[in-house]
Amino acid sequence: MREGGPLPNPIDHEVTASGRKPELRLWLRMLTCANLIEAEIRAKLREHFNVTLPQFDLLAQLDKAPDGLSMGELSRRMMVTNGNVTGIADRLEAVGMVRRARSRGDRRSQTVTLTRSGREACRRLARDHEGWIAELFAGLQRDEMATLMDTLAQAKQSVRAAGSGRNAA
Amino acid sequence: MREGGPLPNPIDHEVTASGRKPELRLWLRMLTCANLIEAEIRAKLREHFNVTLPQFDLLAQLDKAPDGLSMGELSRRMMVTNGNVTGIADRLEAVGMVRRARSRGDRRSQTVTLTRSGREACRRLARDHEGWIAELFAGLQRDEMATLMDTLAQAKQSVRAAGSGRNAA
DNA sequence: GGAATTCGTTTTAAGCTTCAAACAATTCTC
DNA sequence: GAGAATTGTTTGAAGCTTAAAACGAATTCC
Repeated sequence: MREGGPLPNPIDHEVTASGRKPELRLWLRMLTCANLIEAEIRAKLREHFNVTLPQFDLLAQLDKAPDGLSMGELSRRMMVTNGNVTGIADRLEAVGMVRRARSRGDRRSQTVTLTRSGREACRRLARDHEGWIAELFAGLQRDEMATLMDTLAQAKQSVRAAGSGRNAA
Repeated sequence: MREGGPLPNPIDHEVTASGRKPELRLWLRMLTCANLIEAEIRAKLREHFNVTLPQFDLLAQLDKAPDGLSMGELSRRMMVTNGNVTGIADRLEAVGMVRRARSRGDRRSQTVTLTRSGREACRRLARDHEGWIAELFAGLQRDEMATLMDTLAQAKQSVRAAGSGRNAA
């Protein structure tokens, strides 16, 4: 499993972006911030559970759906392509965390469900994950978090309005 | 070139995250926002220039360094592993946008430089890229952008303080 | 000056990601 | 009800990403 892990001695993109449009600097700052968090979480997931972030995402989706989900539904909820889900599910099935079965009613469709061990792992995973995130944001004041929440919502709205409709949903 | 492109009919992670710690919801919102922008930019880069985001990143780094950069220096500036840069540079070299040459003074080191066509492409790329970002954030007020800039800085600082030192730089 | 170490880069194995093509089952149309 | 269109999933090709191992050149240490 080579995916996620320590990054080498980084230099912020954004420090090299002076004298540019403020929008660009904002984007680089947001990207750096998100990447920093993501790298941290990936590393911890790997270290503590030997699971990748996409795999965790799939497990978490299933944990919220007691009756399992079809491949297509997983793909939509995870916001990735069908083919992508096929691979992630393959690997989770190989280690016995999920099960695939032909759906009754529509024989094209596969229904994916958590195995017992998959569900247990997922619960521990989710608990620790939530804790890690809380630690990472521990330096933020309550009101700073609220402000960030609001402005990010504005930003998201702006992006969706300007975007190509790909993600207008 | 299969990398980046339209995502299928997404459902926000965060809408499914109610009743959770605010930190988690904040993280999911930031992630969704960043992914939305990234997908948009990737798609446009592919569509208009047939270039991937990592490739653009490498080109942009070189454009800021008139005398070229070593592979290791590129790796640090792009915040990715050495092996990763090898592959990206290979592909850019294959299409004639960059050149690699053994460094004088240290025969272990390769110095990567933009070709003329690479530099021209990069300039157009950077111009359009900046415009796309500006469009995506067009729905934000000036003060909202400033607020976001500040709170993201706080967040970044918090993450770095809490993080594993991997990215303490 | 030769051995050990460090440094810069590439290679390898495994995984993620996309798009497009292939396939199979279902639904629609006449 | 047979052919056409649609839908659910997998497969294939290309690219990105990491960690770890392999290499070769440079430096350090007797």
